[in-house]
Amino acid sequence: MGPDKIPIEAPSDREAHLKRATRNFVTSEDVARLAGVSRSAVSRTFTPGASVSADVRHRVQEAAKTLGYRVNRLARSLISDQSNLVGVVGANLSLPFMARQLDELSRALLRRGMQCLLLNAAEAEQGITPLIESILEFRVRAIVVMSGSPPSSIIDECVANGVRVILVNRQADDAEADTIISDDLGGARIAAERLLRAGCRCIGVVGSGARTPTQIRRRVAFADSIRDAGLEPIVWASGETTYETGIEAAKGLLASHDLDGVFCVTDLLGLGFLDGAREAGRRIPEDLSVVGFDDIPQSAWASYRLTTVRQSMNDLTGSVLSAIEREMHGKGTALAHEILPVELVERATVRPAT
Amino acid sequence: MGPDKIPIEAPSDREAHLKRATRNFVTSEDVARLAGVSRSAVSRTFTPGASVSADVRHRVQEAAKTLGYRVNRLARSLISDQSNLVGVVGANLSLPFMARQLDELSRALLRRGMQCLLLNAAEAEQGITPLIESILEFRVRAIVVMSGSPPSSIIDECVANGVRVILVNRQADDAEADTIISDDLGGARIAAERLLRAGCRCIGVVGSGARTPTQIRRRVAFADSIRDAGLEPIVWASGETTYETGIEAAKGLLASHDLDGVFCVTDLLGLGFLDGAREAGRRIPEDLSVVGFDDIPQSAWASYRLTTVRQSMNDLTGSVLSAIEREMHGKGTALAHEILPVELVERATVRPAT
DNA sequence: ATCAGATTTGCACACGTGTGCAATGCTTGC
DNA sequence: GCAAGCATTGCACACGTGTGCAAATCTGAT
Repeated sequence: MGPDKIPIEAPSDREAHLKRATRNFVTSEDVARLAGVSRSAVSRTFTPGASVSADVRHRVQEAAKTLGYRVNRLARSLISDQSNLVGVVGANLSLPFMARQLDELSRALLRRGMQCLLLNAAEAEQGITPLIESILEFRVRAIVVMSGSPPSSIIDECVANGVRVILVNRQADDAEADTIISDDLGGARIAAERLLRAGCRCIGVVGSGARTPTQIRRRVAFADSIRDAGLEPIVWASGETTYETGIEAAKGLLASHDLDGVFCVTDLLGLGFLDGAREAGRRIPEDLSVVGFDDIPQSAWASYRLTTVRQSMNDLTGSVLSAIEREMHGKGTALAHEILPVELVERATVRPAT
Repeated sequence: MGPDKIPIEAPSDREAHLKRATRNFVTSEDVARLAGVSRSAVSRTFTPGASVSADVRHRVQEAAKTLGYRVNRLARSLISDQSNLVGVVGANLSLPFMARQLDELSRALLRRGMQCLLLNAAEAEQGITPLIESILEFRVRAIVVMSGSPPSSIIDECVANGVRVILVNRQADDAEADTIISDDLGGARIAAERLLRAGCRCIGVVGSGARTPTQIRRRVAFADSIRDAGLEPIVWASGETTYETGIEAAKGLLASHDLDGVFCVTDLLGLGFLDGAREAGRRIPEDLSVVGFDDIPQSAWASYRLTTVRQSMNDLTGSVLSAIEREMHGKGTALAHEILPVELVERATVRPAT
């Protein structure tokens, strides 16, 4: 402001002062100056496989340590156009299954030298499109969606920009996204078979009011299996996907029906159902057999010992990671459409097979 | 690159081809060309409060939509030196308390327009210093540490670079970090008083083998309170901080001592202890009273109904956020040292006061 | 029609880094 | 001693964006 009559040094001085005031990060230029080399040498020192003499490398590292230099990844990504960021979209992070999923994923990403940009979709009233857009602004390497259902338009935009979209237990029919889902249909069938083998004749299925593909697949597949056996299942499907809903389902269902077998599409619902059923005076598994889905840690606790269908967490994160690491080859890149196997974990909430 | 004899168009052609090959992101230059304006106009259109005519703004927005333009935050942060990233360090993300903490924090950050860079400290054998260093490379606005104990040297480096470090339920005595901890001492005292009021005379305290400040504070403060009442507490302190350790503690402790009151420094330990105690034939709360700490969701479940000391999650994330948003003023910036109040949640695992 | 003032626009530089290219220095073999 | 070859180094440009400054355009009042 008014640089007209100020002596030459002033602006640079002013600049220097400004720098001290707002900009405190050490740059490679600072390091270069202290080490008495060019900026290129500094850059090369921190670039694996670049050509630097041992002497220079040493001096640079020394100077860097003295000054506390950290390479600016923003600038580096800007030029190499390859940030090692991975965007992760998830909601209900405190629910045991989601929490474990995120724990494993974030750990695996770090192990592979990637960073995890976490976006909580809990308050995304207008869908997760805005979230994905904001992730895109970071030029991420890939986006993992564990919650919500992205419209295929935004997925196409990601793909057009060379960003893989990986849907975990989600579905987007004709979009160019990798999808990795556990075998809901198979799992539901296994649960039905187990209950039938236990001799159950009056069977219910408990879901929440959520209309997620996972919920629907499990519910429908189970109901179909029961009908195949000539029985008509009693369905509960309202409320949130929580422990409390499980309790309500038990109270509601058991008041009007004398069920002897129930499949809860989620362990959390299952645990609530167990508590609700006990409160209603049912003995488990003598009066009533219960099967869950997911195998969250709490299902193994002594007060529950819930028989359930397990999703292999290892397989899941493994598949996600290999999808991320697969290279993109333009639009027609091969997409993964994996369906991961599940297995029944026998505990104590289902009568032995007759 | 030999611009001497090559016709003018050639380089730009070659460049264009290169762009198509490796670089698929749309830039502001592309938008400007399509809209028939300068690149500055594009930049200003996406900068709130900048001076652009309605006409230009409209044309730019139209072009941006057609091309699918997203501003490159890396480049933006590079110049403004203000990324809205916040680094979060945490381990054991699947443990209920940590999961809830992360859920709330990530949600709050997003609501304030900040992004969450999540680093899982689970596999940080050599401490979390390397993690913090790598966060620093992203020029984050602040770092929230929920796990591990950063040496003060790295904290000082963060502060020197204008990056706030916020320790949640952690401690770093003389370092320049904001620390936000819940009132472990007060909570432990409340737990002790409650057990004493219930008439307990043979009292135990259960912790894990972890040497975290939180664990130690709670254990010591509780033991001191018990001793003040003229009793000598029985201490258990080994294993990981899990449900299973709680069971083992119950089996180990109850085999040799006839306890009538126990304080578990973590709800997870407490729930395990309850199941272990029941298995050992103790009736709760008739024979044995149990108090936990944290108030995780599972503590309210019907099979447990654990009386516990609650940390207010709202207060916690609120304090973290206000610390992040407080401006940095060089080295001598005022630091927060908050101790958040706790409260006893009465459920069903402690005998009524006599 | 003219001119002052306000608004809009484009130029050019800055941010911190990676890297091709040419120049420099060093080694080696004769 | 000299030339050839090779490792090392510095220069300069590129990445995509924000913004001060001056030029250009528009507005409105005389």
